[in-house]
Amino acid sequence: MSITIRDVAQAAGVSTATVSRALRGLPHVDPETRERVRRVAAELDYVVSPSASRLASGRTGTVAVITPFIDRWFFSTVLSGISDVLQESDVDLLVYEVGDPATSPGLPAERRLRGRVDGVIVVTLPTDAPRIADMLEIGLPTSFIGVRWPGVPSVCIDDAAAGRMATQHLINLGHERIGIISGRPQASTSQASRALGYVTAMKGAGLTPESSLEAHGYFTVAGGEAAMTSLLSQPNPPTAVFAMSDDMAFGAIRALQRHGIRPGGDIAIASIDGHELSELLDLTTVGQPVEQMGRIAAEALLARMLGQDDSADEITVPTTLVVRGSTVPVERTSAG
Amino acid sequence: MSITIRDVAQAAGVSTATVSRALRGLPHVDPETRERVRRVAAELDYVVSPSASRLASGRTGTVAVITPFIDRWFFSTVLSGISDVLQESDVDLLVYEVGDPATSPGLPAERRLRGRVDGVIVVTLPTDAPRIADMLEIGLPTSFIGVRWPGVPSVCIDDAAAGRMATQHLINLGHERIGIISGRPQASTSQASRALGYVTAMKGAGLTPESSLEAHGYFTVAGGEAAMTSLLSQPNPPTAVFAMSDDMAFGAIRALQRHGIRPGGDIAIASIDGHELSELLDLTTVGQPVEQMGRIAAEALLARMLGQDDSADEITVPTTLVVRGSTVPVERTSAG
DNA sequence: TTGAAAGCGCTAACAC
DNA sequence: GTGTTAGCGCTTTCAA
Repeated sequence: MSITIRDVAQAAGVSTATVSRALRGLPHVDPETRERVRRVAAELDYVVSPSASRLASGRTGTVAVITPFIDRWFFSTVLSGISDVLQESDVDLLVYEVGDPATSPGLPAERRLRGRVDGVIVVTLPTDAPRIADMLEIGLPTSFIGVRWPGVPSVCIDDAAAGRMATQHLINLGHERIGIISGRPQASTSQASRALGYVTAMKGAGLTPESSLEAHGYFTVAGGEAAMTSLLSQPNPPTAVFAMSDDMAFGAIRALQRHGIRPGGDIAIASIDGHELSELLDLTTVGQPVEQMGRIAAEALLARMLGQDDSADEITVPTTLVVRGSTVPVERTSAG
Repeated sequence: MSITIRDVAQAAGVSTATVSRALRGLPHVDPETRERVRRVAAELDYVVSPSASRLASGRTGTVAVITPFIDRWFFSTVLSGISDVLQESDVDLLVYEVGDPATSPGLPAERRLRGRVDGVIVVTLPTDAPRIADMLEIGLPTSFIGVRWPGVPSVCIDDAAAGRMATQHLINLGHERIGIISGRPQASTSQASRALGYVTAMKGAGLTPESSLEAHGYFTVAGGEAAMTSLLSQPNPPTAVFAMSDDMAFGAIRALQRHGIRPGGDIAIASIDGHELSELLDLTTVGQPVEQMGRIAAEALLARMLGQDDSADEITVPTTLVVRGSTVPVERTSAG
């Protein structure tokens, strides 16, 4: 039925080994021969059988990305960065969406990965020791985004610094009752670090991070809205809020709108992400270079796969505070 | 090094053929034998080699999704729906991000796909005849989202109806100068249909769709903002605008904000999508069931791959107008 | 119900 | 520089 390497070999008057070498650009092939083989292959519209090639070589030319979600800004943006880099190297991208680690049964992936890919990129699964250990046990080159793990290259932001930056910004504006919208009750490392940053900034300013000032937003818009609503319902609500993600901040803004409160003017909001739509909502946020993070992780993985690089670099990418209308000096508040 | 089917066969005291049959749940295997084989395989932690299995069987257990983007709401949401369905059937998901068809060189995929996947889902590439024809020439089961093609199953919304619905809503509110923010100068079928819906509604109301009322937003937030800005700069700007996508409507809202114009109160905006954040921005939009579309396309493809279904159904999923603050009756405008 | 054996199409030693 | 050949690990007739 379909053209095989033998057809090409025959038509070009050489052996299959030569065809293989010629087409893959390996050395020790006469330039003329190579050219002829290429021409013949093109004429016959020959395409190597990936299955056969994989079986014989043991390489798959494929990378798996394991991610909790595909359809959320952070994750789809990371994916896009990864995809770019892999495409440049002609490596296929296999996506495993494993769901919220807090609620989903577990990675379906570990056993699947064996023999299926040459490398793995894991995107921000909270440090869930047994699962990640399983994953690494397969012995595949691996690269993490958003989680640190000893011996594994990773790319993260400095979560503590980001949390501190956002909180400090609110403090600098004169706020003293600063609430925090965090993710889940049982925090991932990244979430814990952001919380730490908040606490550090508060204490550094002589402020007390009361537990009544914290609400959980589960990293969703709806969760953020609920969290803000709950903060507002308190006897003595905060005058400013640090949200751990833009999505939750969006929800918080929504809650404020519903209560007829102006973000910035009445209650200040700052968060972390640099979501595509944060500008639109005039949200002050600590931006992280998300697509970049995907690119870096993919590049690190490719280097490892080629054996060029065995270092397990823990890369930290920079974040930048982008000040917008959701944080306005307290002085101006009274005018509003 | 790693466990092969032979190790299992030996340990279970049967032939490799029996192991293969037993593990794949094929008939004609003694229940006891099957059980024993399963147990032994589990004990040895045996995993079939996908490459070998593919080479021998000719099946890959993999589906490719070809999409212009990963990191935009519509596409990531579709992907997520597809991923759900494939995962349930234990089929791998290969993602090819091919970029904006208007600017990218072309599908890098056609030749890649051969032998690599058992089926393909193509997401809204504009009807670009040669490319799609190439794609179909490979003879792989294929399923389209957002494009119709003779002989190929597809899932779409009724774009014309959606455009009409949004425009009619604006007309019903009393608007007469209704602008349109479309995508690109050279329209895809889907875009053309939305435009047609707009024109139909306008003419049906005895209104004239002037060309000065149209601006291109290229389906991006920034593009939408530029388009709205250009509409506003006209001597006689529209009092309402139909945007072909939520992202462009977001941009348009941004433009209004910058000009101190209140969306809804001063200039009404309606669009198509049902973006996750449209509620947040109080945007009236014709919602499409995007994740659902992905699910349906994936299910149709799987059915085809199993040969259960050879029909090339052209499925149309329903849309729903969601009215929000960005369209407020003209009567109330004067009060604002 | 089970086994033997012939490939699937390619790669990688090794020999020439 | 090129050819020969032995697998890679599985699936699938065909016989038994």
